[in-house]
Amino acid sequence: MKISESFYQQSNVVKIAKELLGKQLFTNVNGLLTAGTIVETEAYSWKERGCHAFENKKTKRNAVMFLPGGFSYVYLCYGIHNLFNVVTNTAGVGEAVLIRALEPLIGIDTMQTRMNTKTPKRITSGPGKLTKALGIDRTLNGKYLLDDEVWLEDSGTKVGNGKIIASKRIGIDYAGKDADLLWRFYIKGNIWVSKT
DNA sequence: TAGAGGATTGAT
DNA sequence: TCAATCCTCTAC
Repeated sequence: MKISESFYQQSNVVKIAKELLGKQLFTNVNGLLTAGTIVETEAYSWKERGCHAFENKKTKRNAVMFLPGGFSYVYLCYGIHNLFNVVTNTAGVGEAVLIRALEPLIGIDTMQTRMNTKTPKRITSGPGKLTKALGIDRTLNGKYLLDDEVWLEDSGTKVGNGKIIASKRIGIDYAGKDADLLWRFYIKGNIWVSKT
């Protein structure tokens, strides 16, 4: 069952990041269906420096972060990697959750082909890798997550609080003290979590 | 309009 | 430890 708009439009982005663990991310790109269970996320809010929408500053790149919750935000990082985010909160508030790692579920053959590898090992264990495996690029920026190109589903199984680890976010040292926020969440012991 | 730098990755 | 690689933002 697809996750409803009301889930994405909650005002607490950190809570949403935590609750997205165990949910499933689907894409249907070029007629190929792929999906994976979310095992690692990070929260980003306009209130802190790590966020592209810091101080609610709107630019051409981050414009979709100011749409109401329930849209995708895909951007290019380091000139090489597409990173996939879920926009949250209400219109005009720049908040989003970065999906950092998945456990492959559907279309593993397709993912292996896209990653040019013969084994499913670690094909989705990192934010730049899972987008490639699922065929996500910037043409999927600003898509409505209740449509049929990219969407999230609730599997019904809940990840217990005792299985969720909170830690510092990765790669935002430039954010000063905001880099110390424990806004990265992952499932304890899961082998698909990105290594750092 | 030029220049700097980034929510990463994989190879050395 | 470092290069790949290009878009975005800022400053001039």
